Amino acid sequence: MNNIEQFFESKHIRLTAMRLLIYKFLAQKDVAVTLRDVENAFEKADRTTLYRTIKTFEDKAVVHQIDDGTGITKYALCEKGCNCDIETDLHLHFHCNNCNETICLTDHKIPQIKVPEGFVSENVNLVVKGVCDKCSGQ
Amino acid sequence: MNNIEQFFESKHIRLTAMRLLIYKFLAQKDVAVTLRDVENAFEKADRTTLYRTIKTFEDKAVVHQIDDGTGITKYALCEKGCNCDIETDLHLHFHCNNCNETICLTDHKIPQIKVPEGFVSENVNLVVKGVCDKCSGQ
DNA sequence: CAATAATTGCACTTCCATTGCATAAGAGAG
DNA sequence: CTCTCTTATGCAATGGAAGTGCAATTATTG
Repeated sequence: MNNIEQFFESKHIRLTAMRLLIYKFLAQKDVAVTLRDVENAFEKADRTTLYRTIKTFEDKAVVHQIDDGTGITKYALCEKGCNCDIETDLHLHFHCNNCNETICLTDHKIPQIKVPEGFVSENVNLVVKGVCDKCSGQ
Repeated sequence: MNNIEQFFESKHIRLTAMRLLIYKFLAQKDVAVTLRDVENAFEKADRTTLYRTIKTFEDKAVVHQIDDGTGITKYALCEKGCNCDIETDLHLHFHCNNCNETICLTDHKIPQIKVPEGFVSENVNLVVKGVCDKCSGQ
């Protein structure tokens, strides 16, 4: 577990018990989570602390924010294929209309989008909605 | 102006003074508007009325909702090139980080997105962020 | 250990979205 | 035309998420 310590250090984040717990919680989830999810997982902790911890992670490019159109912000750990700190990271997200979960399709990059003359594209948010593998068929 | 009456009838929406005003307001804007924008334009009317009018329009596929990532829902009239009632309408939206306005790029269709095995794609939401033509140097 | 800086918890506030209910307006039957 | 029934509108209030100020606690450094 020395790994995590080093990871935190490399990201310039001070290690606290809270942060470690939240990080592990995120690492164990394979879907994006809401602040509410984190709250439910750590009922003893205060909302604000969780909120600010996530914000810290976001600032330090440990998690990225996902806007899947539900109106509620979700978060997911940045993975090896994910370069959220670089603005050219453009993986897409899939939102399941059935189970309401959102996952990162890290290895599915967003194709180049053409914009009209005079427009400057800096970032792209792409969310595919439908039915996920767990909900479809099986 | 008989046109509008017929249009409303074809959409199965009863014509009221309020609805006509809001429709005209939307028609005259070339950017997506927030509920707040509509409120400011019609200070004499109640928020709820405006809200429900927009919702009615949405139900009847007169306007479509846009989630541009600002956290505030915006709305825009469905245009001739826009088939919001059909789930295959996939035009993209552009959000300007400078003036904070969002416009429909109706004639820019979203390319086909490949999703992994087992996933069923039903809809795609794509927002390009950057600087719009009015804000970029020109 | 003292002094400083960062983190956490509590209490609020703000803002948008949404609903319940009473009233007003409109459409249709007789 | 009037009564009835449906739909729209207005007012009040609620709920949920996001964010902030401040005090208290915990960690870090000298």
